[in-house]
Amino acid sequence: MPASELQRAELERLVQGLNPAQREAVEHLRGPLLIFAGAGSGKTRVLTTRIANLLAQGEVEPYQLLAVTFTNKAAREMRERVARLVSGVDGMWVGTFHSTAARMLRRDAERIGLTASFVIFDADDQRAALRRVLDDLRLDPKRHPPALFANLISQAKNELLSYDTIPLRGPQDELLGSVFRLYEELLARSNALDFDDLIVKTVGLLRSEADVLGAWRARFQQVLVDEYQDTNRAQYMLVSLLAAEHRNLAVVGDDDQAIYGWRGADVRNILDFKKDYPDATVIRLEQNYRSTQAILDAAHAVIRHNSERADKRLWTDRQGGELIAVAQLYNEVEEAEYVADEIARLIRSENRRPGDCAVLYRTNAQSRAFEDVFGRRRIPYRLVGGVRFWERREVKDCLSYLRFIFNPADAVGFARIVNVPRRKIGPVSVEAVVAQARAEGVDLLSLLGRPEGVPGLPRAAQAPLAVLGADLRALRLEMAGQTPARLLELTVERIGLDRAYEEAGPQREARLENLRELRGLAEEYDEYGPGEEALGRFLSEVSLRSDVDALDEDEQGVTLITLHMVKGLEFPIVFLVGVEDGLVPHRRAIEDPTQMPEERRVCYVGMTRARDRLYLTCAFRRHLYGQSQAAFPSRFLKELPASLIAPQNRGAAAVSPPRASFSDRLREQPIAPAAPAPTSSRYASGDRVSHPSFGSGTVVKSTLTRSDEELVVRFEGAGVKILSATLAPLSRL
DNA sequence: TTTCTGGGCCTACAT
DNA sequence: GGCCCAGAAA
Repeated sequence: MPASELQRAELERLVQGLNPAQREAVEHLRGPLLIFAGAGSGKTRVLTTRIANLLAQGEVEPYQLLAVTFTNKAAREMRERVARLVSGVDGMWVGTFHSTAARMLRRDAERIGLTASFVIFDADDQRAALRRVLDDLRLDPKRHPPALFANLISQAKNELLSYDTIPLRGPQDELLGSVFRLYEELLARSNALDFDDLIVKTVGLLRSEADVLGAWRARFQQVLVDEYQDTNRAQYMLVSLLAAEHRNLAVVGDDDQAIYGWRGADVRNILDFKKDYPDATVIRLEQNYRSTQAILDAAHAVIRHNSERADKRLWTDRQGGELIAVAQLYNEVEEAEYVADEIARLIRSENRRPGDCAVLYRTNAQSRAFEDVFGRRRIPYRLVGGVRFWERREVKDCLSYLRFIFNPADAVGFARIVNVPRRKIGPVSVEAVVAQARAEGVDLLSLLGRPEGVPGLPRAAQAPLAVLGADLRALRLEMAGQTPARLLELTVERIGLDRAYEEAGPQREARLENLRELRGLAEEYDEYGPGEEALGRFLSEVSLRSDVDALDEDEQGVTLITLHMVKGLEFPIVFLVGVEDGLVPHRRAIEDPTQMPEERRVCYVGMTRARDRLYLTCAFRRHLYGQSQAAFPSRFLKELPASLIAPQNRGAAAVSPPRASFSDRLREQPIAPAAPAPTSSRYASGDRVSHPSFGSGTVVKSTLTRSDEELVVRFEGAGVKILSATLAPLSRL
């Protein structure tokens, strides 16, 4: 049987195995389609089978198909799974919103006043650019933090607003307007775009150039958008523009998993789809193939309190299974110890592997305790996010050099590389060079060839600048004839980046290792051959790569990941940690209750990642911002029916003597700490104390903090503990 | 003018 | 616990 026959049979088999709702989605060929796909409802299977079916039916050619996702990982997976079912899918466009837009933009950059060699500014570059702007405006960065403007500008762009179209409601907005305008001018001079621009400029391109829009519309006969609930206004517009004519638009999403409101995503895009396309077919996938009924019931108990949601409820035929384990531990270290104990136990007695387990937390900072404890206990783990590979200094330095070689107009990039390694060139020199380049209207590279012609440039900076200029020009000449990997190598050698890290002490090895890894990644672009195009591709894909993209399924180890990045993944065993008021829900949502529904969804997303077992943990004290504070179980925990919670409350005994049932005790805990700030110490070192769980001990140290008195106590039986004098059940001996 | 160092300050989630 | 900035030293 030829390969295509085999594939056809496989496709047929897949379609047969679908439930009725799934099959209806797969067999829908034309016209608008909205699929509400609940967590674990087989969404990816439906999407890939549907694409394969469209191709197999001869409905479209692969190149006429556009599928948009939010992560490269999802895109890669979709492409691979379709390729297994039909052959010749190379021309199909499957990518993230940002990479798809970047691809369209590079093709017609000059139509909207850009060149194809534009660079993409990441969050760091963006902040650096804003700092420059604020400096030019003589604004105090203390009173006007760059991050705030970055946020406001990003929000405006997400809604397709520009500095001249943002609504003015007060003097604050006028200030924003000027910062915004100068920021845009700086980016334009630098031939750079920020993340949001990729979408905004593409929308602008399609709106202003009718022939470009017409060509894309004619090409993409079928458009498919995943995670539609996470689209913002600009992304919505991009999709609408492309699909308006043929209306073969299929969107998939779940309003209960909308957790990106803070970056401009608007759930209404999915909730109002039927208004945009009244003839749309709406399909709900409510059968869950992932979790046990107990897990689904628990997740539903949390999400059901949201009022504005499309009514639906997941069900499964997986009855039985474990109840939800809820545990309150003393602090974040013991929380990690508890998780480690449980993982060790599951490996020992249930034949689980570390790779079956995941620890989900709200903030990256929470990973630390787990890294420490797992490291000590030799439990293998893989950390997703945190100090990201792409944000490591050596990686950024190296890429910044390549970016500047690629685009010598980039003043922000120039400022970044000019003194790495140390060249005794400071901000004053940089300012002089950038100002002169702007005045003469030449790029920075040509100016470096004649530093004596730059007014105001300190004498000491002239020679090193000339050397740097010669190196960069030499490297730029190599650009046409070398692959990205080779150019990277030449750059590291010529600039001496590896030598710069030689004295870097204990981090040296890690840094050099990261450089080697970066080189390995660059090698993936060897297939495009030498030249500018391959380099451009490497640089833009590298800046659009996300942390989950690097997540290797085969790699073994407990996954440590934030609740946001875990969306779309699943694990047999899930530990959702730090389920406390202040983390889940986050402090900001407690201050601003309009954000509460999204917090519920964050929690819901976390819970529904679990296949077989779900643990929810919280701590009694938590170390945050360098100081230890009282913590309180999340209000969401109190919404779980007691019948779903396992009667086990290990670890909780360390906090207070067991009474009644665990959920009863949760209900008794106050929501907010109300302890008055102590003015004088109640204990001194040497005091003898007794604790119901730890026994008797001696106070080693007493420290007054802002809201509490923190005690270090050495217990004879339980070792050294840090306790709160106002909260711990201590008595003097 | 640049580099170094100590102290104040904040600190989600991320393409 | 890390980042940014002010002030001192080179």
